[in-house]
Amino acid sequence: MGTREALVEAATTLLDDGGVAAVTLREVGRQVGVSHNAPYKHFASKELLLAAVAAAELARRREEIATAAARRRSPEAALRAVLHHYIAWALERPARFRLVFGSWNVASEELTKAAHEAQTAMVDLVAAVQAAGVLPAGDPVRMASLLRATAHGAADLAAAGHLAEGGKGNASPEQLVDDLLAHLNGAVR
Amino acid sequence: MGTREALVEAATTLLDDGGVAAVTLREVGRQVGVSHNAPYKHFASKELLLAAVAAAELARRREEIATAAARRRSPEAALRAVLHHYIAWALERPARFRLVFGSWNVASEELTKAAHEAQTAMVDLVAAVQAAGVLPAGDPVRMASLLRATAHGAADLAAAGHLAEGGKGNASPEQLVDDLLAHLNGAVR
DNA sequence: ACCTGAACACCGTTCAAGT
DNA sequence: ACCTGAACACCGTTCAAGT
Repeated sequence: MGTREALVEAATTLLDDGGVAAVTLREVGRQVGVSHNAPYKHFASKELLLAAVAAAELARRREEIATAAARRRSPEAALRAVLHHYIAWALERPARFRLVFGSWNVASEELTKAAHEAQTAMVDLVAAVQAAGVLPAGDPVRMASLLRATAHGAADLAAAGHLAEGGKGNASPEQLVDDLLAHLNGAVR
Repeated sequence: MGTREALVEAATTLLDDGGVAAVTLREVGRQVGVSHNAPYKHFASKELLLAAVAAAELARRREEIATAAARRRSPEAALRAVLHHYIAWALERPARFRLVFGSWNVASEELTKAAHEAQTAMVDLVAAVQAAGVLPAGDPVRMASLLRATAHGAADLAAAGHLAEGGKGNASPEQLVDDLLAHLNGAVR
């Protein structure tokens, strides 16, 4: 494995274990067994190393989601699986999730490309579900954005502990997404 | 103005101008005209200073949202105003928005209380709109969570530039929330 | 009760130098 | 082309000391 890949891998592990604050170039170098500024031979800055981590995660996610969707019989089941996967990802790897959707000062081509591809796959799936009459008609891009916004918001709020504060009505993020799908289906005429 | 309030105010300004990374205890002290460790006489750590900033912001937001809602004639218009306010907040003050919903390692009583009160006000409003027959019946806590998740997700994705990548179907966060309200209304029987 | 100044153990980044 | 070690200008936090 090249030094570059090793640096990305070590940064990912540090991110999972201690959040983005735990990712220091010095500790990354230590893990890989190089000096604390060897990373500068592969990345112009710490932020660009983090962008590489985020892009790799997004690419992995897209792969996993594509295979999960392919396993389902109906486009409806595939769409539900994709949304549930999105939420499971946010809850299991909150640091990676937050990194990917964090505020980037650098424009990483790798990162924007990965995000765009994920969006496109989602739109195709939504269009298929609409064609099956399970979701209301309308611009599939806009419908996909609505579904993604809800899944993203539910996952982000849940990860931050702002969703369920105990009590009767508290819903899991998965339930909220299912509620949305049910309401949308109920709105089909 | 006491030193404590001055520290919170200076931290808020630094947050707006340069993001959370720009908030250093040394710079906060500089702005207020005290030494770089005077903050420790008011806050046990930097994170608790940031928690105070977040709590103050949340309290301000709640006030503003309450008055905006009170100005509307129908509960439906009030609910829409609240959701649009939420989005406008995220887009105008992204650093504050992200701080409030960031991952907290410290448990700030002030912060959880403010979050709980905001949630309660939202639930009451949703129940009123349901009673008017404009939203489907069902647990108002769960319906409020769905609306909040969508508004939050749309705002967060938009703030990160992950929502509209140009092109025809690209929807603003406000449009997505309106779409949701329209679909939910369409699902009322 | 509140504040200061020195000190400690960290950072990211730069640079001259090595292979 | 890739890496190292010293150096610089920062950090958060602690502590002894002052009023």
